[in-house]
Amino acid sequence: MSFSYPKKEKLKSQKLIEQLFSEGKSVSAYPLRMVYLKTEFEDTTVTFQTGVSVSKRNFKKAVDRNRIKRLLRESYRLNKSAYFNNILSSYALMILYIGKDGTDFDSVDKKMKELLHTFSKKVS
RNA sequence: CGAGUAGAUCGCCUUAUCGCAACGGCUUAUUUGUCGUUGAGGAAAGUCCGAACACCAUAGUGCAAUCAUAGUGGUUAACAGCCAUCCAUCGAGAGAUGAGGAAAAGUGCAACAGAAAGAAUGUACAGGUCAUGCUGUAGUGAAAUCAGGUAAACUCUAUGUGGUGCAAUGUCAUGUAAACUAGUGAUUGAGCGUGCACGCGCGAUGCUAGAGGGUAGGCAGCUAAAGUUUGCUGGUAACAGUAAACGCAGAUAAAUGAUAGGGAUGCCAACUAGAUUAGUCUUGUUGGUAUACAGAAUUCGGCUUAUAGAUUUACUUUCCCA
RNA sequence: GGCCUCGUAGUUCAACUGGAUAGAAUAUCAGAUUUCGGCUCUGAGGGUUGGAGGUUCGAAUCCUCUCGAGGUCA
Repeated sequence: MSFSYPKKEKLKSQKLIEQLFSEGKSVSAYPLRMVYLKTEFEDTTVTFQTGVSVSKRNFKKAVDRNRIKRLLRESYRLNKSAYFNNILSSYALMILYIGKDGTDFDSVDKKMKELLHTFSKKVS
């Protein structure tokens, strides 16, 4: 599994996202929180579809939101292969940033590892 | 030198590794792999004006309900923008600001104070008259008789204005309920076509309301445009004309990023060298610190607001020196 | 992305068509009443009318810019 994070691994279907939030379970490592749901994709080569989200309420400026979403995507991209190789079934994931203050890459990276670790333990 | 005024430009650079999006080529055979090119702004922001474009009848007539603009002239596709200029106010000045038409068409408004507030009158003193608020001053007030003030009060004048907005609109796919309840209606026409009336068109498996059911995916619209840069010509200028070169983002839970190093610039501190009577200024080294505001969403022209800091042009002015 | 609506004491609302100390209820504080507390009665404080400019003699009210909150559209 490479460090790539192409378009087909992004969670885009509005229907699936609604289903995810209504039926999914969650794990959290403050200020991060992940909602996950076991599901099947039409494209069988894909095992995970992941989206990221930052509340407009906590971050009013588009620049700040974009910045945090980029950090989340980057840390997910770098860390996913270390934790997901043992997971066989496919999941839809949504990673949320709950905090209200800005952050940097190091702390996000640290929390992301924590989050993915607890997730992989819980699922397997 | 200091203080200040009005503009213009820029607004971090670079290397390595790991990635993202679009397009094109090759490969495979419809899914990959690989190579190449390109990939945020001066405000992309606010959505305050003006357009393009699309649909609503090929958008017609009247009302002007509603609304916008407002010295004069020019500029533009258009504008409430821009340029020039007059006037008024502010500033010592360079300059700044101005919704700056009409109060001699009409209506309204003016608290408190004051005799009196647009209608009639009147206090004190002085002057004047045959006589009288007839005249001046005082007093109240923002305003006291002046063709008064107020039009960002109604209004009048001139000019302009149909509405809705790319979640427009077209098309493909998927799916459901032409079901249920209440009201209303049948050619003597309910209602619809996004202000009202007329007109025109549509119109019965209708229309209005209630409570519900289903889809919220793809493609086109979508980026070459009143284009950008430079030069020349005309014009005080905004701007116009012309020549050459360039080919410049298209995402959609929404690309343009992350990490590590090197450098640049500003500020602070220390040291060093130099200039000067001095305040202070300059050169170099080292360390620390900072590098703003902010992220395209149909596209343009403006306006407004946010913005660390740097560069630069023209000008004003105090003191001193020549 | 587009289009609308609303901002007044801590809270819920008033303030007529521009006129002067922006008012009421509730909450808060103090006093009275009570053995103490509640209820009740009396009094007090609390607002640069979201912010900044302009028009006017005078602005919560009219105009412009700005900040914040909410709604709606396929």
